[in-house]
Amino acid sequence: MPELPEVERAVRALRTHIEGLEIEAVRVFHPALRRRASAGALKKLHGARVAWVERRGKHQLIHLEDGRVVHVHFRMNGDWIFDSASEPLPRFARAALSFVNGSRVVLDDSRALSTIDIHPAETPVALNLGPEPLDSSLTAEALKAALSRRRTAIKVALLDQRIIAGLGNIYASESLWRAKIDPRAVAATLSLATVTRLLAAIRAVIARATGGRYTDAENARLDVYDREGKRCRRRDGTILRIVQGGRSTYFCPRCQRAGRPRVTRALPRARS
DNA sequence: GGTCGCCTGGTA
DNA sequence: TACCAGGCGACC
Repeated sequence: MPELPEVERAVRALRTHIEGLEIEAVRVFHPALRRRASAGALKKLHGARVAWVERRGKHQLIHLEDGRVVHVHFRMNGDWIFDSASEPLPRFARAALSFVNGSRVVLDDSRALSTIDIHPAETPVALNLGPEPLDSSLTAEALKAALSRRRTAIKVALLDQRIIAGLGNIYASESLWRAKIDPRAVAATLSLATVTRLLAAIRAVIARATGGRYTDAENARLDVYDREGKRCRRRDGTILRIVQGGRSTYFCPRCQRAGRPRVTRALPRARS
């Protein structure tokens, strides 16, 4: 269930459940995962102890005391289920980490797109991520500079983890709605004032959702995502759905006007 | 820059 | 039966 807030929630749960525990075994059940993590590398995890768990963007890094890192990405549908080794595996179990105290963490992922990689010690995990949205080093000026090199639509740029780490398809739409920016606006053309508003909106959206899931109505009421054809919550407009970069974008054309691309009127076709 | 494939399920 | 899905890397 992964965007930054959902991954943060998953990481917090991991910390409370497995930090300090000794690994009994790590098993992978899905062929796509077997292709990434060799049987040998998995076997060698036996006896290792979990030192700490880190989130970077939507990535989860389980640091072991010996320096190795179990690197997990949920992609679209992944989530953790915490149970014990004596229970039957959940229906969509793709991998499981079991510990010597009998507890177990199951990677539950109906679509099986999640990834697990084992990194050897001494080799830093290179993720090529931009700043976290809540990082104080991320100023509007810095964000504008990062966007200034992109001729792509702002919505697509927001999904580029090298610009901001952690935003996904839902909260990108939500942030643009909140900042009243047209998702089709060319990233490089946004003014500093507009980018300032955008950054504040991103932070508000992330902060509102953190600790919960978008499906938790309490934590993350969505203003535009998946509301095609419904009335805009802000004013008298109808939410549209368009496709950008192969993904759905939802927006209100009446109130999201900042950066709207100018429509150049086509010249009348000359008769020949 | 845009499109496709990875996988498999839920839903209209 | 079709389409859609919170991600991302490979490809043109």
